[in-house]
Amino acid sequence: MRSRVTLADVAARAGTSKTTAHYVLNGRDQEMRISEDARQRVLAAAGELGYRPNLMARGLRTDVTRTIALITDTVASGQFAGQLVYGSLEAAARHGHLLFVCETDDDPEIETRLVEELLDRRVDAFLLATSSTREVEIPPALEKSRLVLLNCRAPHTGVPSVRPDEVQAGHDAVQVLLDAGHRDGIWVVGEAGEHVVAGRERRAGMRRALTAAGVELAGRVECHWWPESAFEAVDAWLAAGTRPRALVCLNDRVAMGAYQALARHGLRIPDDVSVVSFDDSDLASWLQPQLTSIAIPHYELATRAVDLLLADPVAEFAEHRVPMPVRLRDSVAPPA
Amino acid sequence: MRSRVTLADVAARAGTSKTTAHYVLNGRDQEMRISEDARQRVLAAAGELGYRPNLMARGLRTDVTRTIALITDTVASGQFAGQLVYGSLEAAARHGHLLFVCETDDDPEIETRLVEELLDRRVDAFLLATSSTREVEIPPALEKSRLVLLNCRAPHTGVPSVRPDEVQAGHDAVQVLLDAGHRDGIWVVGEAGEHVVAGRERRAGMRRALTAAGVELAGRVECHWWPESAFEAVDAWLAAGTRPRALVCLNDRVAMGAYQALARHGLRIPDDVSVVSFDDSDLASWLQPQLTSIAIPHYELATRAVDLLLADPVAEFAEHRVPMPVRLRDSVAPPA
DNA sequence: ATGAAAGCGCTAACAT
DNA sequence: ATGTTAGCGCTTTCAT
Repeated sequence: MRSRVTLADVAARAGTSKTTAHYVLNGRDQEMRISEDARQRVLAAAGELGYRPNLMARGLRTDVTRTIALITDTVASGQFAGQLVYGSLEAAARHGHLLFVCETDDDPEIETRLVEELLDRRVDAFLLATSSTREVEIPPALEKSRLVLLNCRAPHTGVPSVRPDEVQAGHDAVQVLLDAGHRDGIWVVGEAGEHVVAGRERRAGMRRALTAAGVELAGRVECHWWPESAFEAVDAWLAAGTRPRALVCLNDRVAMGAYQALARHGLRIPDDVSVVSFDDSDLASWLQPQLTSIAIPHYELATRAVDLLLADPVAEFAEHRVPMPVRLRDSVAPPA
Repeated sequence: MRSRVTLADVAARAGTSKTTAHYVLNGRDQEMRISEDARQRVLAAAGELGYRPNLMARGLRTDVTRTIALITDTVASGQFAGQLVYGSLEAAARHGHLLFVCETDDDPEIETRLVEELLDRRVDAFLLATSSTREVEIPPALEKSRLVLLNCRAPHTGVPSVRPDEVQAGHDAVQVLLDAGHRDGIWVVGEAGEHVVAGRERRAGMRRALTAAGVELAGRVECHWWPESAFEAVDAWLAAGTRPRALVCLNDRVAMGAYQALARHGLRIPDDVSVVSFDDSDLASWLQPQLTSIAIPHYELATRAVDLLLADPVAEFAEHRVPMPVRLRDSVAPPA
């Protein structure tokens, strides 16, 4: 049994031509003025035989496969894979498409090979996603394909992109502290490197909020985006005698390290020190007290990107910014 | 430009028939005794034109697409998505296949619809994965497809499965404590429900190790598999005066809750209480002290499953058990 | 209102 | 050793 029921089988059973069967099964019977009688017979035949069109054959004729590809650098292996893939999945399904997932390991050669394989299979459209916000080159082979960028952008190419609104997020993080009454002793904890776009944008937003309120940042604690690094940095800094009133941690893992250091020095959250953070990963609600964090809306980002990708007609160029929701929890209190 | 360079173009440029071009491009020139001259011309033509076969057309003829599907219940949205998808990706690429990722949300109707869509596109083989170990029904439509089960099994169906060796893991967790010299005050923290297969198997393994050493479990603390639940349970239990020497937590999140409760009662890890756990999630190395945990080898599970799926000839039936590696860290010490 | 036939790009059985 | 030809299952133009 090489193949299942074909259109020819349905037509034969209905006593019509393939053409007639085709039109009714593709909802073009009105347009083609197929008789009600023929319509019924085709529908019945298709139902009885359990007819399903062979999408390879259709694709060969029409060059549409109703498949899209999510090409990521190192996203799929990272901690946020879940929501990103899940969002793409949900949106793709909503549009009647299936999703190929690929990972390039950040290797242009692998990327090229993958794109070729995808194109060989006539994938309809592509999502290019990066784990950290940055600028990317569009693989030449994709130049004439439908394409949306996720978390990255390709300047001057006219390729639409979807990114979290990190600037607003930075603003909101500081605003949470301001709203609680903090004006002094607000420190930033995290990586200063200007090459980390998300960090840079968050800091820009923070500055805006601070300036608007006429408040000065007390300073910055340098560390990498991991609990251990954050613990060591904050620990050493507290040991040196600094007494902060509020910490803006550049992500939840940094916040976790800060929690550990604060605890070690007998400082209580939020009574002695308030903490806000970014990511709203699972960690945020696992920490004690639960951490107020600005969420990265992975699911939203992905669905927006796919909706854009599959929009009809093709969505016009834009750099979309998805808001990052503030998740208020228990790590912020008014200054003592 | 509907289509790219076709085999006919290559043949024309090489001055041969499509057949000849086909044979050399598919490495069957020896077998077909194509002349060296023709071979060279075809290869040159293909190279110059940048020929790539249209896999839709090939698939229509041969019914092979070099694609596989990973169908998960709620895995893709869960925290372990990354390594599972990544492993499948890596292995699929190694076999020259592309990967469709799907999620059923544990809804049989969605599953049926998804399987149909996949079959419509002539996917070569299927991976059925569940987030928690359990028994599953094989969707009827998949009965005659290549299929491997990941983390689940379908008794009496002859469908191969790949699962973590939870029993051995349970044994190993206890053995870590035994090796450190613990014989008294060993408690298990987690969910007792016999319906959680992983928990049941882990406990069976633990019993085996205990029995072999002639050691008795001190008891069990009941809680759900989350930090907050674990914190509350352990906290209440410590408040009641119990003083454990070692804790076997049924996963890292439970361990995190236990850490918090232990800290609250002034009990130090590992000096006062040793802790071992399961999962080896990121958390394990973020906690202080770093947590000794038995890893769930998601990446390994996925690659094994795909290798089995794409084995040639078809792999024979077996219930494969992948070892769960012990990650020794700093949360275990000899009893004081 | 319905059907015959061509053709998408490839593979393979069958000539020569 | 190479070419001719007939499909795979579908869509669509063109006849009737």
